[in-house]
Amino acid sequence: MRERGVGLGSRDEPLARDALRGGAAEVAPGLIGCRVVRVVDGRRLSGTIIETEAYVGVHDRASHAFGGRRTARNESMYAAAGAAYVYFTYGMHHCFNVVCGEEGDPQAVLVRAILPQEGLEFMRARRRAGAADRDLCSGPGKLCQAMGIDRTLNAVDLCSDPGLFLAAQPPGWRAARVVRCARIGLGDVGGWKDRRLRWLIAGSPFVSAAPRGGNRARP
DNA sequence: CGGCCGATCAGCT
DNA sequence: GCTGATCGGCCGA
Repeated sequence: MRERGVGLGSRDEPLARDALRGGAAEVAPGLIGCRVVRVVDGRRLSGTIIETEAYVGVHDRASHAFGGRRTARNESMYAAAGAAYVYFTYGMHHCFNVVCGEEGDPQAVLVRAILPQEGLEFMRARRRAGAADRDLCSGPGKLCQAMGIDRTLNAVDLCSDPGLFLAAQPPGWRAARVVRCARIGLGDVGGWKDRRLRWLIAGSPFVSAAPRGGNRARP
């Protein structure tokens, strides 16, 4: 895939809301190849989404909304498609999700890794000193740290917020091969751990972890 | 109110 | 591969 952007930022229309409707299992693979754009402190940070995970609703035992659980923390999961769900975990990390169900149906896509494209120097400053470029955004906590995403952005509308939004690729961008595999970091909860609800770009060294069985791009 | 634990990361063996 | 860091949210008493 192309790693040096050509004309990135020349046109920055946020993704249409319709692109984010339809449920997590449908939207998650579709988000691969889209860009995340963050504007903070007068700076632009952006990158292409290369790894996602779907949390598919109240029946998903691995979801924060399992069984219809609805609290102040996960309230934005119940918003209409296009909302951001940003939460804090492990006492130190944030995670960024794209809400993609109808209002009241808590489905969301966790953005697990992006290919950094704009604002690398500012990402390096936010991340641990000495981190390699491939480690700037290769995980849900890492990309939030690199892009300055925290709970103040919870529930913002990703189709209209000037500080955080999603955008399509410039014309001419070529899609890379996408592979589907099991989700990561979940407890052993009734088979949901092994459902193949994670998507990533094959062969990319910028993803958080290779799937079981390897991550080689095939022709 | 107390205790447990997490959609993680980094550093070490 | 294993483990400590670090703390808000959640649930049960």
